[in-house]
Amino acid sequence: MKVTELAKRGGVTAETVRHYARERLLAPQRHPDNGYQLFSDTDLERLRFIQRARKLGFSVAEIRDILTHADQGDSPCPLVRDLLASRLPQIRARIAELEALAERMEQAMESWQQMPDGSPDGHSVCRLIESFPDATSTKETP
Amino acid sequence: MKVTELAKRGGVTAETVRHYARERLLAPQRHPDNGYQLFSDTDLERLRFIQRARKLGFSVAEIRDILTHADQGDSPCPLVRDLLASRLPQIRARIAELEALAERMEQAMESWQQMPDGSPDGHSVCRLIESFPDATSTKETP
DNA sequence: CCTTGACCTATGGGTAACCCATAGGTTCTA
DNA sequence: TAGAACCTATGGGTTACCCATAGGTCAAGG
Repeated sequence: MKVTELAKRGGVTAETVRHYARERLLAPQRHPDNGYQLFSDTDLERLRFIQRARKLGFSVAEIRDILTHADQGDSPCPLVRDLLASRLPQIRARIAELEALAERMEQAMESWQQMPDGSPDGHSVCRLIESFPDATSTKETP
Repeated sequence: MKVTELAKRGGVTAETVRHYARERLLAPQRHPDNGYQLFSDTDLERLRFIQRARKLGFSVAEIRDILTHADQGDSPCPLVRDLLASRLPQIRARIAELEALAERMEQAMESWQQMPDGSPDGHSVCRLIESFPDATSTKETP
């Protein structure tokens, strides 16, 4: 099957399939005449595997490692366990970061309720924002 | 003052200062002889404003809009309120997404406790991952 | 005076996982 | 046989920076 058909069967876009092929998560054959990528049913299984792994938080690079292990006959399972165990606390930390951010946002909106919309002068851009504590602490990447 | 001094006073890296200048959040003068960027105390205030805004979850592009408004004498405050109000539910959604991810990860690790590390055969890459429900639902971007 | 180290500049590439546009070739269907 | 729907490779965009490079500038000490 060609790109679009695999994509439909796997429930992803054709671009995603091409992306995985470029990243060597999928290694389709090539039609000798026209260079089209030809995928097998095994590739469809592989794509579904990738989906599950993505849903568990694995990155594309990690999934490539997992698949490479498996393709060489090594069990990827210890790697999988390790990756998940080390990723989970990172996710928890990210959640805590975002919760702190949401907290700050809510506090801001609340305390802004009774503040007027000032006009900027030479020293102030927006008193709403300036009413907040300065940085020198945590970092954000929303 | 030059890049490094402003960076130190603002508690950011010199690269960050240059980044903000490139993105026109800061508009330093140029030394006519050597082309060095020269920042004033007002730029330092501006940098601190940027820090506060970042900490409230505003993107660099949004902060540029806010500052542009203020530079033109318009009050950026209504914009600021709107941005924050529309961003907050997105952050909440993101948190929910990550919590669902963490949940899946924990469920996986738990149910994997008593599973062995199988070797890959032609149909299975890693039964740990394959023991999980297939996608066709939410998306992740950890 | 000259060297050294700390600074400055602009440019371009990297990050993650795709999405989109382009230009041009191919296949299917009416 | 034309047009639709597909395919290819390439390159640029997303976010907020970080880093490397090559080359110019400056202050201080010997």
